[in-house]
Amino acid sequence: MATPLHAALSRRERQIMDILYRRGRATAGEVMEDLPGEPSSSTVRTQLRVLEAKGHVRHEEEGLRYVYIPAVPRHAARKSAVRHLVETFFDGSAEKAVAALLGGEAARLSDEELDRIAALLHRARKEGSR
Amino acid sequence: MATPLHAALSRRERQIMDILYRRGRATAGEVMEDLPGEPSSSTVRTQLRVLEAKGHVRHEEEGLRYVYIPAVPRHAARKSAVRHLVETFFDGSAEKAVAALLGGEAARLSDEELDRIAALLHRARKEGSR
DNA sequence: CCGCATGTGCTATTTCTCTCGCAGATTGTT
DNA sequence: AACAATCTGCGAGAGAAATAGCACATGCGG
Repeated sequence: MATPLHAALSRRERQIMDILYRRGRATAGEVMEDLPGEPSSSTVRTQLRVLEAKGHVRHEEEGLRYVYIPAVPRHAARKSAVRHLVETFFDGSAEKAVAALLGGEAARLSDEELDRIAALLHRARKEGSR
Repeated sequence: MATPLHAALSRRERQIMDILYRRGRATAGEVMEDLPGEPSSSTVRTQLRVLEAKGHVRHEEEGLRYVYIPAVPRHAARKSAVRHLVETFFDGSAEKAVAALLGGEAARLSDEELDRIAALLHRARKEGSR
């Protein structure tokens, strides 16, 4: 079974992974900035090391500091997250999820965006009926 | 700030909340069935009680047993979850999220579904340009 | 060359999660 | 009425997570 990648993570670990996926890559200091509750620098660095030990992130040395990067590439984690969301809140229906997005559940879509979606839709329909 | 509702939950608690949102409502036994790792009945009931103490679920007595229900209604939790997903993995762009769904990131969409989406899109465009 | 700012690694402690066993309540059955 | 089955509530112990303090390395300006 494709267990969601999030499933094994603790509360704080998930927050950190989300930050890394949002930023793509981040130093300990940047992660610290984004974390709620003013954790100390030590705390954040320790958690990053734990996450690395568990294989969820890796780091690159950049000058003096470490830059942390998710071990699972963004697009893969995203796919897993999307599937989980659709499962949990949309009864497994991608259509319902799209409807929610078009209905402004996340943010209002501009006319230009709607146009581009229409184009995508057109293409998806052609591909589907091949 | 609108902190995601998930943020405060521990690993197991999140799993349970997901089950409740998937099923809408569930008894301790049903939650137990869906949880990985064969937890004992006691364990699950204790966690449900903790979740209730924290205000995340409530219960209704139904005959002898309790039926647990998320305190935050599904549509509200969903909205929060969608926003968080779009933030984290789609750079805040609902358009990108729709594109991923159309591209089959969750499940392949049928022609009928695509048709209905096209209709929704049409309507969204009219509404937007008023 | 020396102190200062900025980083990391390690370790300890507290707090919270996770787990289950046992006791008591309710319902249905013989 | 006594029994079995099924549920809840409570308390407690092992384990993991979260946090922070201290020591050491590195680069930089006087």
